[in-house]
Amino acid sequence: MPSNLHKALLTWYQHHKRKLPWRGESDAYRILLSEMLLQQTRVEQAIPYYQRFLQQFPNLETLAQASQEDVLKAWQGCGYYARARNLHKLAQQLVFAGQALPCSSVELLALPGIGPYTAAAVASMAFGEPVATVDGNVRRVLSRLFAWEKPSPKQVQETADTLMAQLVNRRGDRDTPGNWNQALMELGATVCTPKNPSCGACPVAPFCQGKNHPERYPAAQKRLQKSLEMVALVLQGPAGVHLELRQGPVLGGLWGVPMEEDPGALERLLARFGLDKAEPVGAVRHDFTHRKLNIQVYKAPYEAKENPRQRPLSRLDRKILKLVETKSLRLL
DNA sequence: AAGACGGGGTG
DNA sequence: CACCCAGTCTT
Repeated sequence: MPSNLHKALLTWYQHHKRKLPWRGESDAYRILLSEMLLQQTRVEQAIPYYQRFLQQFPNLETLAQASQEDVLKAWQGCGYYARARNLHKLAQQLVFAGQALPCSSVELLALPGIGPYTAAAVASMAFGEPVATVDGNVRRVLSRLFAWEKPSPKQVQETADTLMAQLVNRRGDRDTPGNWNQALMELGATVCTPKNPSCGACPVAPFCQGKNHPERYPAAQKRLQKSLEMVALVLQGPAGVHLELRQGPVLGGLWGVPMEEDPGALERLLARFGLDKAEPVGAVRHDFTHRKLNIQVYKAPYEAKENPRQRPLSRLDRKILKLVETKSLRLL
């Protein structure tokens, strides 16, 4: 691979990079936060969370002092809540031990919620370590550059490592590991997109073996969605609604209305609260990546006192409460 | 190697 | 609707 690839991409990046809140940031905590937010999440979705989160938890210490519930409240609606739980846990681990964020990718990798991508991102952008970030963008850009239909993770990682190693031989101000990683990802996010890539505007098209059939590289992933029938029970009284803390991996740490999976869902819910009937309100559909939920919503009067605004809730639970709210208003 | 894990954008 | 997103952790 000619080293002009590096020059072409870095020059393009210098002139075309988007202005993002964490761009040019050198504080490792802020970079880590941005990278955690960006895991499987689009830039536009992450930005408001980044701003609000930093306002509330400006550094590792303030985050460590906070309750998990407050941290999840700041994360609510952003999805993949294990990210927030892990970030909080990581802050507590380090602060309790009197340590700052480690500066090597190997040490970062050992922390909860930090995998190969995030470790490389923080190490390269905050500390200048020459380690390659491999994310969905890099995988796609390299797949097209080398016309790989089914790239193996190993193949992608090794190639990204090689390109980073070649960068280290360059001497310009722009030729930093952080810039290189971000340039590759920025190209994937804005030019070498999954659908309708802008090959005509691509700075590395001269080096690209896949530009005539960009949509073939890499081949699309298959994923199946299971349909699930569920029942949710909204218990409400004058003082509020009944919410419970969700345990386990699904929406863990967030609060929500009682919900069960069919068959027998309604019966179990009624039994749990000693009720003999509830009023059907309507249905809510909600998709996860691997689930299609169809939720029948019921309501019943109950001595309940939670205020949903004061608890971290998922979009799913907000949707359910919203439905009950609008139906109730129509009765007035 | 496969699933699980949220929510939203795009074609 | 299908696929993807600056991934990570658990089977």
